[in-house]
Amino acid sequence: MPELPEVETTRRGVAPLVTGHVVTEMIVRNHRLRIPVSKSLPSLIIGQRLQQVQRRAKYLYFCFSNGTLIWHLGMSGSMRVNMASSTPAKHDHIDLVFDNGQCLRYRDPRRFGLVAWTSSPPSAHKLISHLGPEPWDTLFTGAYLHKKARGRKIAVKNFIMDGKIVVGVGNIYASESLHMAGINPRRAASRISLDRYQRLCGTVQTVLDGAIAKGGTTLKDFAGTDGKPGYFSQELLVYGRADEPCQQCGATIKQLVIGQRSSFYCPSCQQ
DNA sequence: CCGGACGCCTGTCGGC
DNA sequence: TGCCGACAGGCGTCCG
Repeated sequence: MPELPEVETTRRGVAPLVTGHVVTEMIVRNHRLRIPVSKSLPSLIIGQRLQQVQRRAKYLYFCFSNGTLIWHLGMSGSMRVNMASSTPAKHDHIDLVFDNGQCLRYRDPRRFGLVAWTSSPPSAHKLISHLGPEPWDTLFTGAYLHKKARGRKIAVKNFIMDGKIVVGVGNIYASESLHMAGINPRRAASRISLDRYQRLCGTVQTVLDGAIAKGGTTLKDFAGTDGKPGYFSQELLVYGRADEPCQQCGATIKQLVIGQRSSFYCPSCQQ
């Protein structure tokens, strides 16, 4: 489910309901996520006051005075906040209950998500330390992309989905930002000019900003913490639109597989 | 170092 | 209707 805009939508939904409150209970119904949930996690967190909910890449940080809970939603994870009473559904693996009666509930059918604890700065954690800049970081420029792409034969779509290059660009928004920048997704990363990388930088930001403003993209079942879908789905220009006319030029949008992932582009305006 | 394939899981959808 | 393969928003690892 979640790329950066969906994770940010989740953060914005969760944060105001639980920030500043003390964890009174932590229930782990299924420990078997991508990384097994540590059995000692509840004892570290219960009694601690949640200071902030932050985001880095597609990770959420739940910041306590004694450490940070690093939480990734994987492919199918989502969070809802409700008053602690409703009976958990099938894939509701974790509850965090707070002293204001709110229950943060994590659902993840495919269990590609993970929860990890660190008492060091999270940026030093193994999951985080190798990650590239955020898309809005001043480091993330056309010149930066151009330099990183030197000598690389990888398709540009895979290149911008590589978290070591820039974080947060997943399969949907990679197709979208390349379309908006007029770049063919299969083009070798090293064969794209500085000019076009500058343009791509901007479209990555524009697409992600737009998606965050709409509460993310719902393809099948993503919902914000209020249960409402993300409305950016309606604004997708190429993703999921194979055989439809391109809204820019009228040519037929094509679907192909790049790096084992579905990709969508307009063969006429993306060269 | 690089690029590509694969695996982790479950659910859903389309074709036969 | 039922079965079976393909595919789905991520990402770490392994192999050539």
